[in-house]
Amino acid sequence: MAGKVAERRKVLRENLIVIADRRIAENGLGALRARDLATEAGCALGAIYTIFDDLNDLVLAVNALTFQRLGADVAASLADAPQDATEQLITMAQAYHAFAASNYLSWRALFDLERPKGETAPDWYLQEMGQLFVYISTPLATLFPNRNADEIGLLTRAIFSSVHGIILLGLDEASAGVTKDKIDDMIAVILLQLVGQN
Amino acid sequence: MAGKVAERRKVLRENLIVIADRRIAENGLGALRARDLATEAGCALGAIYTIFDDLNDLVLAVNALTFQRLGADVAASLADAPQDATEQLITMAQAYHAFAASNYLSWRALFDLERPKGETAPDWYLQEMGQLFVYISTPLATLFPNRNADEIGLLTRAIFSSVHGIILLGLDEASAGVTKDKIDDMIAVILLQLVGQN
DNA sequence: CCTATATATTGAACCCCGTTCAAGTATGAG
DNA sequence: CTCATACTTGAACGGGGTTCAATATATAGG
Repeated sequence: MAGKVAERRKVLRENLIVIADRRIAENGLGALRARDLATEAGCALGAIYTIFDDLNDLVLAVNALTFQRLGADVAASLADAPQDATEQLITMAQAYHAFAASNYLSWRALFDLERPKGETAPDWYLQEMGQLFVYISTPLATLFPNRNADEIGLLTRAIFSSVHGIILLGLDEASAGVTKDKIDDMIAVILLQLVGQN
Repeated sequence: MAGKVAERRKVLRENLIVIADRRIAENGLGALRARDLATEAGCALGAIYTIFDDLNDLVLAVNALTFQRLGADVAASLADAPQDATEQLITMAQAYHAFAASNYLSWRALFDLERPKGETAPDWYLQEMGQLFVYISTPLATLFPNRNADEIGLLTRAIFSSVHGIILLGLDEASAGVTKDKIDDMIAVILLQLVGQN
C-alpha cells in the first residue's frame, strides 16, 4: 500500500486551497489566518507548513485558480462576441470588469500578494498573463495590419494596463460614486478612441 | 505659560511624520514599525498613540505629504510645457510617471494603505485627486469643445486611470522587462491615440 | 513659592499571528 | 512482529500593534 501518506497530503492540499480560496473571496487576503485554516481543514497548524512553504505559497496556489477562472471568463466572453475586432476588445474588457467586480477580493489578492523582494512572478502567472495578452493582440493585429510585432506588443500591454487601471480605481473608490455602468462607459470610450476609428 | 504641552506635541507630531515619511520612502509601508519610529523619534512607544489613532493614521499624514509633492511635480511640469493641449497631457502623464518611479515606495503607500472597510477616503485625498483631475480636464476641454461637462469628466477619469494603470503595472513587474522608456512610450501612444488626432 | 489637582507620558504587558521544531506517532520493509 | 525511518503534531518562539496602570509633569489656587 504505497502512498498512504502521499494520498493524505494530496487531499489536504486540495482542501486547504479550497478553504483559503473561499476565505479570501469572503473576507479578503488580509483576513486570512493560518489557525483558521487549520481549524476548518481539521488539521494541525503545523500541517500547513508541511505542504506549503508559508501562507504566501498557499495564496499563490489560490491565485492560480483565480487566474484560471478569470482567463476562462474572458475566453467565454469571446465565444459569443461579434466578429468585429473592436467589439471583441470591448467585450473582453467588460468581461474582465465583470469578473473583477463579482470576485473583487479574490481579484485583489492577485495583485496585493506581496512578492518577496527581488523574486520575480511565478511561471504560471506570466503564462496566464501571456494568454490574456494573446486574446488582446489578436484583434489588434487585424485592426493594425501595418504595425510590427513590437508595436502590437506595446499596444497590447498599454491597452491591458489601461483597462486594468480603469477597473482598479473604479472599483476601489466604489464609495466615491463610480458606478459599474460608468466603468463600462469608460472602458468603451477608451477602447473606441484607441482602436474604434482605426 | 499656556501651551508647553501643545508645543511639545506639535513638535513630536512633525517629527514622527518626517521620520515615517523617510522610512516609508526607504523601506516601504510594509516595513514601518511603531517601535522603530519611537526609538528614532526618541519618544515612548505609547506617545505615538497620544498623537495618532494608530499607525494608519500616521501613514495617512505621510500620504498627504506625498500627494502634495506629487501635485507640485505635475504642476511644475505644466509650467514649462508647450501650449499644445495634447503635449500638455503627455508632459503631465510622464511627470506622474517620473514621480512614481523615483518615489516608488512612497507612491505605493498612497494606494496600498488599506482603509478600514466601509470608510471612505479622507477629504484631502479627494481634494488632491480633484486637483489632478482639473489639470487633465482643462486641456481636454479645449481639445473636445463639443463635449459636455459630464463627458469631459468621464474622459478625465478614464485617462487618469489608464495612465495610472500603465505606470502601476509597468513599475510593478520591473523585473519582467518593462523599461522606463517603454512606459513613457505606452503613455505617449495611448494619449496620442486618445486625443492626438482630435 | 508651595501644594493639590488635573493632565500628560511612559513602557511593560496583552493579545494576535506566522512559523518552527522537539516529541510523539504512523508506516512499511524485512 | 520489529524496528528504523518518515510523517505529524501543537506548544512555544519571536515579533509587532495597541493599551493602560503607574508615574511624572503641568497648571491653578492660596
